[in-house]
Order: sequence, then structure tokens, then C-alpha cells
Amino acid sequence: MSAQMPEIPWHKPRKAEPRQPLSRSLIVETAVRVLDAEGLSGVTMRRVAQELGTGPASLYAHVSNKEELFELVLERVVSEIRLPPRPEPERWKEQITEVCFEAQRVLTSHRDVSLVSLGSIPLGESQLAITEFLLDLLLQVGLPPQVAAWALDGLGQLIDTDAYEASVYAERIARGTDIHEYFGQLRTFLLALPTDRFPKLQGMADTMVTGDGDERYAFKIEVFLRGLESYLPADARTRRAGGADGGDRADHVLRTDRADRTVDA
Amino acid sequence: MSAQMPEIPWHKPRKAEPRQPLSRSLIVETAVRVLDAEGLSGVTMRRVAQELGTGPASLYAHVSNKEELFELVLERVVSEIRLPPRPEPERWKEQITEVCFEAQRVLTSHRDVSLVSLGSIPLGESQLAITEFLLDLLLQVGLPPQVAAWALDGLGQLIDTDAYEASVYAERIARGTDIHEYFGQLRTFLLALPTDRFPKLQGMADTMVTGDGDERYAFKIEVFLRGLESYLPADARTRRAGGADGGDRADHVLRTDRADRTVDA
DNA sequence: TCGACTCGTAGAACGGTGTTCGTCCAAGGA
DNA sequence: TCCTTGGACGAACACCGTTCTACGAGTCGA
Repeated sequence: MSAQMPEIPWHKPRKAEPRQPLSRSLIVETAVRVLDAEGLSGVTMRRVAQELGTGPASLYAHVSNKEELFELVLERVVSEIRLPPRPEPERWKEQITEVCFEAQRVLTSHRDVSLVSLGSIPLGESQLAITEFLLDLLLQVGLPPQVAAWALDGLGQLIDTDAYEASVYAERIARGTDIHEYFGQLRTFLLALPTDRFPKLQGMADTMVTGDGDERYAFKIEVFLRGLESYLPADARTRRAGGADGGDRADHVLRTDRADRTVDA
Repeated sequence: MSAQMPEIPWHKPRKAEPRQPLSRSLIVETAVRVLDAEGLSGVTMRRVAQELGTGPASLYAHVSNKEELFELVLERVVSEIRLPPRPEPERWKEQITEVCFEAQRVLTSHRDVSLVSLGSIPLGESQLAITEFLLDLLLQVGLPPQVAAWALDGLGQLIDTDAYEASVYAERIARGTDIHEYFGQLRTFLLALPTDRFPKLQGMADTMVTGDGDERYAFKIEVFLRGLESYLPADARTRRAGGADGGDRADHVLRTDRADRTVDA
């Protein structure tokens, strides 16, 4: 590539910038930029077109729909998710947890893009790669194929839903709502409930508002994985004693819970 | 109440019908009617107002937002969910499964209303009643309070997400897409994947598309409940042998899976 | 070299959306 | 009786996704 020649001064082009031509990927890239800046609801055909210095009609030559554009944006985002080099069945629960948190990290770093994936079957290349990885791992662990297949459904839902929920909270925080104050209000609300109709909810107000998003996410993953574990054929269940594998983010629950136990008496 | 007097013929009111006055509940009721007829995206302020024979501005005296209207609609819908008369801890898993299916039945009977509940904390009266019931049940079973509290989160997400997913499929069917053909295409797509990059997915195409929404839903619930079960303190674990309790919709998995096992070799 | 023909580019417009403003009017309290 | 108040509502604002249509530049065959 040679150095760029300067423009001949008096030969000014009709349009100020001889913009690079539109293309699917350029449009998607721009849409992601808008997404990051203004959230999913800010990604409109007009807004993206404006960012490209043109009108909304121009986009329709490369993208048939806003829906299709969203799918492309989702796929672009999902492609940022990094998978472990290979499945390690001997620590499958930790590895799945890692993938879930990596997915959430990437998804929530692009505002509420997870809303797109909630209703759609993940058929993009990167999405399939993640599915393939998890499926491979689950099969190597020894889960029955039908269990593994259906488990993917559940894991996908878990990831998407939690990412979306997290993004809703993030949005709230970004709009100025202090998260502590918010949970405080929630706690006050629960405490103010009529005791006769909502005894447990009222009594457990503190327990209900305990734990941030990550803790709750880790807990849900752990519950799901323990449930999956119960589908392992007897000969595939290795004998690592249950609580000894460290690094479990939600394990402290079993240690702290006895303290709260009183509210329930 | 006396009989209605006839209108004086020449004293015709300016407006043809002396409509009953607007009110929050009338607006919500109308919105639900529109929802059932045209789906959530059909519920617009203009459409609801038109149904009431007025303009959109009139609604804002009773409802501050479209968002608030949606919340009210959701609460109205959720109030249709019928709970069992009382928690029965000795069959807690069956009872929770029943509640989940009842919730899904009601939610999906109102199109894609579940989309509303995905991002919002359930603070409506009926929603709280369900939460209270489940919380009570989980505590009676003997789950640690913190586990029970967080489990509610997971169950709520499971219900909402699956209801939304089911409604997306229902919408597709209503728009003419044959569901068998759709799954057939999905299977073909999976079979056409490059073997080197997606060996498991391609090999398990049939297993992946096995099972309708209800089966998969039942499976996910069962997995979650088995996971919860593992948090039971030893003294709360009753000794009913694991597989003997009938009526479990997803149990056949453990019997059929061996057949599909071959694809995985 | 020239003409025809394609195809990406866009301006304008259509029919929608949520929400606000200002006006009007009827019911209720003083 | 007057005055206040609050609901009703037409009009308008600023958007939205999408389509129609004209235009213009590039390419390809003759």
C-alpha cells in the first residue's frame, strides 16, 4: 500500500467526504457503536444511518430488516465471548460456570443487547460454537444425550435472562438510581407488607434483598448444575467429595444460612 | 335500582353514547382485551383509547405511562393464576411443578404478555401471593432461608422466560408456520453443519430437536428442583427413594436416552 | 468508445408510535 | 351563585420502520 496522495485543492469532491461505501459489516459495526452509546432502544435505522452520514433507506440494500440487523449485532457481540481452549470434564461444573460468567461479562458490556437473544434460537456461528463446546463437555461428562441437549436450552435461557436482568439494573444505575437505596426501598416495602397475608415475605425481607447480581447468578448456575449432576449414570459419578472443590462462589450460603434461620421459626 | 328512563327524543346528547366514565380498571380491562386480540405490540395508547371511543390523551389522566399500563395489565393477568389451597411439603416438587405449569398456562393464554414481566421485579399483589406461597413451601420443606429466597428468583425467571419462549412459538404458529416443518428445517440445518467444527451438534441433530415446549419446560423445572434438593440439610431429606414418585413428566428421559447414546460414540 | 443496464444511494413520504400542551366543560364545594 | 378543580380530548411534536421513486455511477457487451 503506497502513501495516500493529497487531494488536489481546487478539485473538491461534490460531497465533503468521499465516504467509504456502505456494507453489511460496516452497518453492523456502526449499530454496535450506537448500541454501546445509547442502548438497544437507541439503535434505530435512522440513528445508524445518521451515524453513517446517510438516510435510513440506504441501509435496506444491505439489511432486509431491523430484526435482521439486530440478529447480526447479536452475533457480532457473541463473537466476543471467549471459550476455554478445550473441555475439561473433570472440572465441568467450574468450566461451565466460567463460560456463563464470561458470556454475561460480554453481553452486559453491550447494554441490553441480550434482549435480542431472548426470543430467538441461537443459530449464529459464534452462538453455535458455544453450544458445541457445552454440548461436547456435557457429553464427555457422561450425561445422557437427551439430557445434555435439553440442558443447553436451560443454560442458554439462564445466561440470556440473567444478562438481561443485569442490564436492566445497570441501566437503572446509569440513570442515577443508587442501587443501595433501591434495595433499601425494596426492603422497606417488604417490611411494610401486611403480616397476615405475607408472613414469610415480610419476615424474610432481609434475606430476600441479600446478595448482588453476581451472587444470585452463581447460585442459579450452581443449582442447575447440581440438578444436572443428578442425571449422571452411577458409573460416571466420580467420587470427589461434594463440598471440597473450592472456587465455588455460592458455597458460603450453606455456611451463613443458619444465622438467618431464626426469622422462619 | 329503578328501570332506566327512555331518552327524550329531541334531547339528543352531543356525543352519541353517554359512555361510562374512564377509570384505571376500565382502561386495564380494555388493554387486556386488545392484548388478547392483537398481542402485546398491538397494545398502544391509541388502540386502547380507540377501543374506548376516545383519544390517547385521555388515558394519561388515569395511567402515567405506557409502562405503567403494562405493569397493570401484567398484574391483572397474573391474578388469574390459581394457587393450591395450601403448601404440601411432602410433595413439594410436584406442587411447584403444578404451579409452574399453571402459571405458564395463564401467561401464554394472554399472548406475549410475559415479555412485560421479564425485566421487572414482581411486586404486584398477585405476584407477591405466588412468591409467598412458594417461599412458604420451600421453607417448610426445610431449605435454608437464603437458598429459598434465591430459589424464588430462579423459579420466577424460569416461568417468565419459558412463557415468553412459548408465546413466540405460538405466535409463529398463529402466523401460519407449521411447527413440524419448522423443526424439520432446524434439523436439516443442524445436519448440514460442517462436521469438523460442529461434530456433536451435527451428530445429535435428532436429539436436539426432540421434545416439544412442555417436555422441555418440565425437564428444566425438574433439573432446578433436583438442584434445590441438594441444598436440603441431611435431617430434612426424607427417604422416599428417588425415582419411585410417579407423575414426573420428564422422567422417561432416563429410560429413552440409552437409545440415542450411539450418536455420541 | 459508446450505450445499455444494473445496483447502491438517498430524498420524500406513508402510516404508525408515545407523550405533551392547552382548551373546554361539567361537577362539587364555598 | 360563583369559582375551583380535574377529567376529557383535539392538535401537535418528535420520533419510528419501511417503501417508493428518481438519480447517478460503475460495469459489461458490442
